[in-house]
Amino acid sequence: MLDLKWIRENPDALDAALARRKAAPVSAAILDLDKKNRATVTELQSLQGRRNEVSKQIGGVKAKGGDAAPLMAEVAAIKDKMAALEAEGTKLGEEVRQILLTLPNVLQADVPDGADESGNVEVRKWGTPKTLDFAPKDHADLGTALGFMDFNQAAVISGSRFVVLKGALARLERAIAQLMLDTHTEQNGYTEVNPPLLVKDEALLGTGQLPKFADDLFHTTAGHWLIPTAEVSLTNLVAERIVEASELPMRLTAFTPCFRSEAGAAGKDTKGMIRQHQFEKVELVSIVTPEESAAELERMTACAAGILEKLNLPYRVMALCAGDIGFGAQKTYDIEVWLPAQNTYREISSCSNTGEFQARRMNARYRPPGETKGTRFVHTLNGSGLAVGRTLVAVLENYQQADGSIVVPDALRPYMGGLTLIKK
RNA sequence: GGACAGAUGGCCGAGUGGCUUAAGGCGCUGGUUUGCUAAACCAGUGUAUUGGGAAACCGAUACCGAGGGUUCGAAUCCCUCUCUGUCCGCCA
Repeated sequence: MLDLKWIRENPDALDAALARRKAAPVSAAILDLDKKNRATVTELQSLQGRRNEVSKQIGGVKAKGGDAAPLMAEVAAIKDKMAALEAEGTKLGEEVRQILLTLPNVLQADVPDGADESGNVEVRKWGTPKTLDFAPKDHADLGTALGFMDFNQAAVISGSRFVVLKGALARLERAIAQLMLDTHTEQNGYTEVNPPLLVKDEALLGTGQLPKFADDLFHTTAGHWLIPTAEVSLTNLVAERIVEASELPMRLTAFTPCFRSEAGAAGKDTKGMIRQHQFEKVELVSIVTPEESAAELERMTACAAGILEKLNLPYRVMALCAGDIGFGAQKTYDIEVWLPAQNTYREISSCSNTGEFQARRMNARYRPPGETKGTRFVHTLNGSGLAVGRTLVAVLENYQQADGSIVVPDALRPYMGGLTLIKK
């Protein structure tokens, strides 16, 4: 959520920021509502002041046994006016809030311009794709042929965009998650968390999925939402809290299933495990001071990329352009891993700095040391470290042999009971 | 799911209709004293909105879990809800 005061002082900057995301200007509409709201509030407050004053006088008059009727008549008249103003003020304030909740974050100045994915800029590249002396198969064909990946029976059980992993591939997925968690907790300073997967409206409002993106989420009959990413649960760990400066930076990681309706993705990535309703992900979340957030984004991206380096999987880091960047982010790096069967790089992680955007929505603050009064909003960052399902895809495709067997990457062997080759 | 008890500032905690401008304590900040530290003492210290001011600042309003209601006036009385604790039931 953006700061209303900032909008008041910088309406043109808001509209310019929206234009970068190809969104229509709204500052005039907000400022108009805000102006009416403030006039209403001012009038209401002066009436409340008068009411309080007269009520006190009534107390005094009655205590002395005098006649308070004229004073009481005045208060009655004030109350009539107040009711109308209060309703008006509530309505206007809510209208302003609803608009604010739907405004995307303001992009950082160094975010490249661009309308869509094609405008993203490569920041760096690591590793060299192996040249295979045979035609690479995609992960779905490999896994199915091995007998450890079953899309057909998954469809019987759950419909499209689900998969059943069995045997060595089920274990491989677990091994990948283990490697990620161990690396982030033992080497990168993150604290492992096992958070709720079902959350309330407020949690999703806080991270920004609601109110705009309800269609992308699953909702239960009891009123809960299934998390589309552990970012929701982890970031809300500081919701409605004032954290001590000594607790920052707070680095959290979680291995969880994620649930997405993929409502707008009909026809996209229909084959294989790339886009599923349910997938596993190791998430990274950092809660930091405003001064630290820019450097933390670089650090987090490096932590995520480090997993691919351990697995010796070629990747590139892309700075997302204005048209491709998510709703709540100020700046985002995507990490894309090399997939031989698609002969291209595909997203496997997305690391974003949201600045105070989420913190403002969830009222997450900290007390800066040395300042006796006042609190400041924390900055929040999130990133995949990494998408486990897609990492499995990358391992299968990059480590495949001509006979369809899969060499287990060195880094995963300790987690696979020493297994070195996955074959039928 | 049932019964009972709770929810007050950063934290603890008092407060049963107007002397509340939310007592007191802890913490924090500044000061005094002082070889240093500590202690003691003094002072200050919530959030949001809004008005005035160039600013330091000054004023107003709201906020005692949330939302309604009663009343001239509500932290305090009433209703609904949420959450927490204890016990019971059910349960992986």
